[in-house]
Amino acid sequence: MSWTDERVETLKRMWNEGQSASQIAKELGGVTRNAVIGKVHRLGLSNRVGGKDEEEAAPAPAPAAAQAARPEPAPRPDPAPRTEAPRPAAAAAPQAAPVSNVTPLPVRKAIIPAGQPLPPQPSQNEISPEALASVREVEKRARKLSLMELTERTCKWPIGDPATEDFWFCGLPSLPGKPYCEAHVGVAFQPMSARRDRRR
DNA sequence: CCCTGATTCGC
DNA sequence: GCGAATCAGG
Repeated sequence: MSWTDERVETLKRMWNEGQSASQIAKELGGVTRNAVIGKVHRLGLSNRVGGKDEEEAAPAPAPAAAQAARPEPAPRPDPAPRTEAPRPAAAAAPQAAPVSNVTPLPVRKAIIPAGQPLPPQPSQNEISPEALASVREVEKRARKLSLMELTERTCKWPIGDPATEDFWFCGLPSLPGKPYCEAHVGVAFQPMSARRDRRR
């Protein structure tokens, strides 16, 4: 693969968006992150974009507005994480355990996640009680990663309400080849017959 | 261990 | 110019 104008453009765009070299490499394909980094340097956009003045000791008068280019980590948008997840499950509804964890949760926006109609809610059908308990336990220890902190080795199970600040991804080590950690794989991929009527 | 960018240097 | 190997860190 060579650095065609198009590929270079993608490289610049992603780099300026704050994407990591490895992510860019994956996106482009045919190159390693080293190649990306090398190219980045050759292009002279090593450091964050803007590249204008680089005051270190002098904060400078800073007209403020001038520093509009401060992308850093993208906020919350970006509903298209090509990470591809089978059934992200709207969210872990049955997680508001009144046990200890007494999170204030003042934000109870009635806003509906702009994502999707969210109808295919796997809901808490008859998931193995053990698995469910395990999930609750795991979610207490979730690493609470943001969308961009996810990698191919982190659990991408969403926790919380996407419409509020109380939203993050599990982030625990995912099973090899799976998008979720052991506990979440358990509730995400059900054999289809694993639910032997719990009778209730 | 996973990841990040930075640098070097043979090609 | 390119990028693997390596370095230096988190």
